[in-house]
Amino acid sequence: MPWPQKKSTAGSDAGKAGAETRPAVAAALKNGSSRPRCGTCILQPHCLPAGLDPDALARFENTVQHYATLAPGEHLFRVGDTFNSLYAVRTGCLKTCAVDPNGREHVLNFHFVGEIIGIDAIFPGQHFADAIALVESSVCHLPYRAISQLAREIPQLQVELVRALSRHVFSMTSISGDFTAEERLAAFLIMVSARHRLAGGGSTELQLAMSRQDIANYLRLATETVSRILARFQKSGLLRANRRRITLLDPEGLYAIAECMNPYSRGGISRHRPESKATRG
Amino acid sequence: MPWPQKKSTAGSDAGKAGAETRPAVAAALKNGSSRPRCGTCILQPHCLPAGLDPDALARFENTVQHYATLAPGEHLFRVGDTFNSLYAVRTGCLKTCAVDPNGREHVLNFHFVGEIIGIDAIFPGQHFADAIALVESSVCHLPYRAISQLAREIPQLQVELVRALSRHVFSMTSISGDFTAEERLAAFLIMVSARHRLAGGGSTELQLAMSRQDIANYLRLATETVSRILARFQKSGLLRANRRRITLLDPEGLYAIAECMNPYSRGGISRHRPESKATRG
DNA sequence: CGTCTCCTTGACACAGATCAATTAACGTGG
DNA sequence: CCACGTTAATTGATCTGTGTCAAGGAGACG
Repeated sequence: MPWPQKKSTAGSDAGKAGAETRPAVAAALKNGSSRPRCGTCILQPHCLPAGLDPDALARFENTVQHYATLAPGEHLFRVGDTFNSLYAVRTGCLKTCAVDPNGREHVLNFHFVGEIIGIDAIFPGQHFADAIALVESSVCHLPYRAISQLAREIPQLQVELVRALSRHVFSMTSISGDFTAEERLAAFLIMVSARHRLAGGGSTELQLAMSRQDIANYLRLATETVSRILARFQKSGLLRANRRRITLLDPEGLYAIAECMNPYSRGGISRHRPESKATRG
Repeated sequence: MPWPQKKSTAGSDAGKAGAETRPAVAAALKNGSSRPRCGTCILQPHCLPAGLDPDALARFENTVQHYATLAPGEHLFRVGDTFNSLYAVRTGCLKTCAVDPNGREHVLNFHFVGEIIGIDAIFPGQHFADAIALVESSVCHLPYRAISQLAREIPQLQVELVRALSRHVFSMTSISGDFTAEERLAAFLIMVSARHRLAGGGSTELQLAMSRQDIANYLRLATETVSRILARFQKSGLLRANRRRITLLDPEGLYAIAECMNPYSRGGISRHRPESKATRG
């Protein structure tokens, strides 16, 4: 935690906004047509309850209280909201983003089907980002206290929770390096493709949920740069891009450009290796 | 996890290196003069066993098997090493870094006194970065299986483990945004200052453990840029820099420059707030 | 059929990278 | 203790990848 805590204005801000718009639990419950069934969910192997035995799964399902449906542009939570819940994306796609004091928006992450939202708010106990649906989306609601309590009783759930957190850290290290715009965009497309496949979709025909501006913001580029590089990729036969419909013509070519961002391919470089103090357990 | 897993060459590489250099547990044990006592460690409130009751603390201490001392430049672990342990920095400072296939080095993180190393390797079960001591350092060795098992029995430890992970995610979001070189460097100095204070040192007289090149690599800048911006800060009276000795003359001024990277200050901007589906409770 | 928003394309500017040279610390061995 | 070589840090000159500004174009939608 690099920053000394400071009373932020977000709380009062959120309160103000809440007065006009914040729906009660009952309202959100209305959105869920019925209690979600993790056991029948195709995402279960990729979600938090992955690997739970039937009994544990049943207890987990009872903890997942409901799910909410969000229209494009609708908020799931806001900066300043108290952290109470993790969310799992059932359908659609969301972004988390924050606006800095200079007014610049930073897209922190995109959350695709099967992914957990809110992990970064556990420690501060408060959300420091807005979560916004990019397209019509639905999310499962995982009350953190209950999940945390349940995890004490179900070791496997504990393992999955820690794994989810660690995976999050792991995936963030990929994007945070010093890479060119081409490398970043290629890696982004590969990532979207992989997540499409995971959610049961095709991996070459991509229907992006996010605008060029969101992509640019996420990759720390200008929207114009994203456009230009997509055009460049198209000219060199790597893909076909029409607005948000992207067809990957040469995934291998993109992969080659993005290779340097792949954590799994690192360390293949031979270099001086003096001595390591690590011990195997 | 944005990348499809691929058999990496790191494993065999590490094996090769291991043949010449990898020390056994016994060797590392020799380094620890005695079993560390968390109860008497000044870092305890900031470390993993924070908030444990005396009984739990005693059990935790028994799990911390030993600690190792590392000379400057020495590796704690390497890319390709199997993940077995978390490490807590007792003294000194380490960096984790990875070299991409193009040969560019990326410093992923600096690890100061009281911080946990290896969190990002839990999920993949393998290290995708090298951990290297920047100065003479010592680390406590926290075997993960044992810690994880213990956490099932001590709920508070579980909470601390998840908090440590979440905190890690949280701190990474700060650095990953789109900021100028001045903002990044100012934020970096503030961060180092805060960590110095936490470790019981002064917060304006900084003795950096890392080279300009490491800083530049971490902040995704060129070393020359780091030098130039330090010179600029010095000219405007913000600090005095002599090699690795930095004196902060106007911490508030630096803070103002870095403000935009402070997650706690985000969300103070008024903007259109349509509707939020989050529920409290 | 207009209006709006998103996307694309071009011209130019600038932050920061790169290349190059100098200076200052820090061993290390005589 | 001092010369020497080595590495780290600074400073200057120039280059370049992206950002910024500006102007169209193409769908989407009422």
